[in-house]
Amino acid sequence: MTQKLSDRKRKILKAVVDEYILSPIPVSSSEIKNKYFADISSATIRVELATLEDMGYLIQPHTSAGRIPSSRAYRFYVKNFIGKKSLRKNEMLIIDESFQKKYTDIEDIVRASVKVISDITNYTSVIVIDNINDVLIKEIKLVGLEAHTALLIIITDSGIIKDHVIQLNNIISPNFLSDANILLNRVFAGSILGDLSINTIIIENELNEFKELLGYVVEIIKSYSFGNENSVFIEGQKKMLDYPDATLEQAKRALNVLENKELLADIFSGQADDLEFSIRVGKHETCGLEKCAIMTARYRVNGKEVGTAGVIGPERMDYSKVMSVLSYVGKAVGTFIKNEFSDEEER
Amino acid sequence: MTQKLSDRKRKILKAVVDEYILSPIPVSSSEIKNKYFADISSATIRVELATLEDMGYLIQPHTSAGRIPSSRAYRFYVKNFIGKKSLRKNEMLIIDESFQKKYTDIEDIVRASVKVISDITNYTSVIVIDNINDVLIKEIKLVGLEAHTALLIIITDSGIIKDHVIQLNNIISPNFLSDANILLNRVFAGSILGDLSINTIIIENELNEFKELLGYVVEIIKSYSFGNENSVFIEGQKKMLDYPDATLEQAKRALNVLENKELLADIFSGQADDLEFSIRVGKHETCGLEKCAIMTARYRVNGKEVGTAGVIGPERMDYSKVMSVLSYVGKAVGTFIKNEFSDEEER
DNA sequence: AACTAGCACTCATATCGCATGACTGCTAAC
DNA sequence: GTTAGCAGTCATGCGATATGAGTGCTAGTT
Repeated sequence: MTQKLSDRKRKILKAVVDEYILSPIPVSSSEIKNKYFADISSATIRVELATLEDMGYLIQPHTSAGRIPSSRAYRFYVKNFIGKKSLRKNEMLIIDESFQKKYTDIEDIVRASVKVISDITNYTSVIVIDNINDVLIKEIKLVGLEAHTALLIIITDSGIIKDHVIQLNNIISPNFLSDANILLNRVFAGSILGDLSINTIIIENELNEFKELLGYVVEIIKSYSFGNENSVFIEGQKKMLDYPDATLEQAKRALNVLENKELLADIFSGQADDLEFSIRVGKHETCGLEKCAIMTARYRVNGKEVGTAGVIGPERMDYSKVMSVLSYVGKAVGTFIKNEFSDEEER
Repeated sequence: MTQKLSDRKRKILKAVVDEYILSPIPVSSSEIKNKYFADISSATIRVELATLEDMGYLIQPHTSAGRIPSSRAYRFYVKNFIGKKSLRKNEMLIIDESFQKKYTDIEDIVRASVKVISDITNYTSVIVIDNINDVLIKEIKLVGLEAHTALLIIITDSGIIKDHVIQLNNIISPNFLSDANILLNRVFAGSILGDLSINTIIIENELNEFKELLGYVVEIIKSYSFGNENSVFIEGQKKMLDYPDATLEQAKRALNVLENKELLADIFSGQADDLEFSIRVGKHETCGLEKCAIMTARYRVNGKEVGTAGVIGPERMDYSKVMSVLSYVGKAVGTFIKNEFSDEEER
């Protein structure tokens, strides 16, 4: 069914997409002739365009208009023509600088990443942290703060540190603390966040004194292993409004999607499992992002994949640039983490 | 200059504003007659309207249109006619429920507040936490996590607990920790976040071993005492697009303002110092929120004022409802905190 | 002096027709 | 296979016209 495209057809298709990305007005045959094919006539190009339209790559908004690429054309384009292009020096500088600070928390790093990606690409950027089911709990600490208040600190193998203030009915005495710390580590240390059913059973057998505490801890750990909305980071929502073809209605719908973090998590996670990048153009009918392209890459911290970073933009987005930015930020985060969390020498 | 309004003028002005808030189309004399003044003729009302227009309270978009309220009219309206109105049962329920969970952190409480305010009012909601210059540091704890990683916990008098992961070059030994804890509390405990100049000097005199640590701590505390962007919480940005008169351009400008957290902090803080509520209509020329009204109330946690909560909406917003919501949420947060952080009996 | 009926006037909005011009598709010749 | 040339299509813009909502004003009434 899908025939191979001739070389000239490929060139013409690329020309249409390039032009349309440059400025989103339907591309005419003469425009293509002038800028790309001085040697053949516009009539010939028209014939080719007509075939490309028949094949589903191009769309004519109306009879006397030029052609615009279909989602299919973008997919072809993405598959065949794009690759990283090097960023401008000052762009690289900005990225580097945004990781210059001493970050203390993985959340801060993610926030910085999502922000810089959006800033440089000028598209809405999203990072979804995976359900961290396969993360190992290295250690748990309980620190007393006030009579009934304590801080629970969870340290995982990938350097992710999370803490929660909790309120207990018991008076939190030094004895209680030291017992609790021993107990917590006996129960949870070395286990994987994923399977809590076992732990839940264990609780039943423990002393009454610690039941409340253990209940909280299980609840907290659970909230990490299920996709909770804290694990979706967005930046630059309003850039969705900048697509020149956006009407207010569409914009509202798109922003609605962005507020639905569960949906976003669905869209972003489970992508690009083996590939470095995943690009989807169109085909988001289900979720209200009809005319969008989504480009994602795995997001690694400390060498470990922790989530998916990506960009939502118009189909006519600057794919190469986005790809480069995602790649460069990924590298910056990688080396940054290395310096922070481990003791290897600087490169 | 500003003459007292006759009773009938006040009634008519209120009618115009009420009608316009109900649905934003210019209000005609006959409409007012039908709904509010069965006993006088539309011609008479027209005369009154003309005077009100001369006085600057009303605007005629064009000759053959009805009148719409000016910012001045809204201000008059707000000053004279509004008060809390009781919320619907299910609205109160939603608010109560959103504070049902065991919150652990002041940030969580604020996030829940700003979200529920936006949800119920259907306007963009903002909470700005004050520069907490006058907060007392009750205690500081340093907990070792890994060889070079520690968690710094700051406990303040109002139950606000903040923590930060920090990386040190020193190996964090038990000895180092206990010395550091004593040192930190000697230097910082009991002092007010506001004046750090003294502390900065103190550092100079300390042992080399702790210089790095103390430097971080000062830096962290500083980041709280200056208005940092973490202290601005926003929810429901996209609701700005729902004002029926909003064009895409205006919407973009407004959303731009929302992304500028420093500006937002400026707009919101320093308001309503003694008043329970502050309402500003129009007069935001400087900041790109020309046609907006902003209503704010002091935001209290644990009885202590910690910031300002408010709503940004169209001039024709439902002032009474917003006022009620702010008030009700304030009460909910108050009682919630009471139960959580102190030991007084339930009411 | 306040009110009101009635009429003339204004002006935003909608609709229609028409001219324009940017492109295309097609045909016939190369 | 390519191309010149021409007829056909259709979005866009503009002006003219009709409509009607709503006012301001005047003159007469209470």
